[in-house]
Amino acid sequence: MRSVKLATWNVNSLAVRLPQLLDWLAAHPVDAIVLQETKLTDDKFPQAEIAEAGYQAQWFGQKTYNGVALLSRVPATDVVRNIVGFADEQARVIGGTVGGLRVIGAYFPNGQAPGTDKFEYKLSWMRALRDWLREELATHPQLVLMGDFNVAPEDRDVHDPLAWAGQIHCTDEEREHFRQLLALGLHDAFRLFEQPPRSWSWWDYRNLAFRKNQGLRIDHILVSDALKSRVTACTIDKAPRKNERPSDHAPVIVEIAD
DNA sequence: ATGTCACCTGGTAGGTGA
Repeated sequence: MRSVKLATWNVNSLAVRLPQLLDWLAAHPVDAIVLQETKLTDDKFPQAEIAEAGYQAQWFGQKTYNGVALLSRVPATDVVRNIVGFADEQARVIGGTVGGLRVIGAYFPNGQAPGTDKFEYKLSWMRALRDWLREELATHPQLVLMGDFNVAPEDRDVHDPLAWAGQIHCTDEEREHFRQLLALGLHDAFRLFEQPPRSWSWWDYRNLAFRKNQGLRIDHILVSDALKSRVTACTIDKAPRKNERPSDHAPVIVEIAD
């Protein structure tokens, strides 16, 4: 039985990280990967290098910040950019249908700190995402939502829950909005399996956080009800975080049986 | 330890965002 492998990776500048991405794809020839924080305008997207690596690409970027992409072995169809029905200046979502799966890649707003305008934008954005995904699920029951959610869903996703209590990524409001996504009929693929304790997907560049394994699990892969029973594995690949000049995020991979 | 990294503007540093 063949399986499909999908991945998500916040690369924190595709211009800087392109060689690492190509190395990673050579070692992990996934069927599709979504990228966040490409930080490239669309005219600068490295399509030729990615095509050379054997991937079709759809991309949606802007200057300096944000920017997302969907790379796949077979072309994505019915491609969508950003949340339908939500006016957004920022390039944060790209989705498409890949081999019968609806694949949505998302870069959730950081939110800066509770009480700020950016925090309110984050919550509004998450509400709009939920409302739009409800419609997407109705037409595409086999759906995967993955990306940098900028939310640590539970205390076990936080290296120091006491220090992070009420802080950005860990507030009750963000966690409630995350649960609202699950309530659509989505499942955190990572938690469908036994996992090593203290598993994170992001480590701050500061404070020697990676060496001390002080991180958060904020990059997620959610699978729909229709896919749940077919998921055979979900892992975080810490290896690229050990690279010279790494992204601060690690890729997350899911395997889905046919 | 607000200890790093990436990107911008407008310079040979400072501001913003993460």
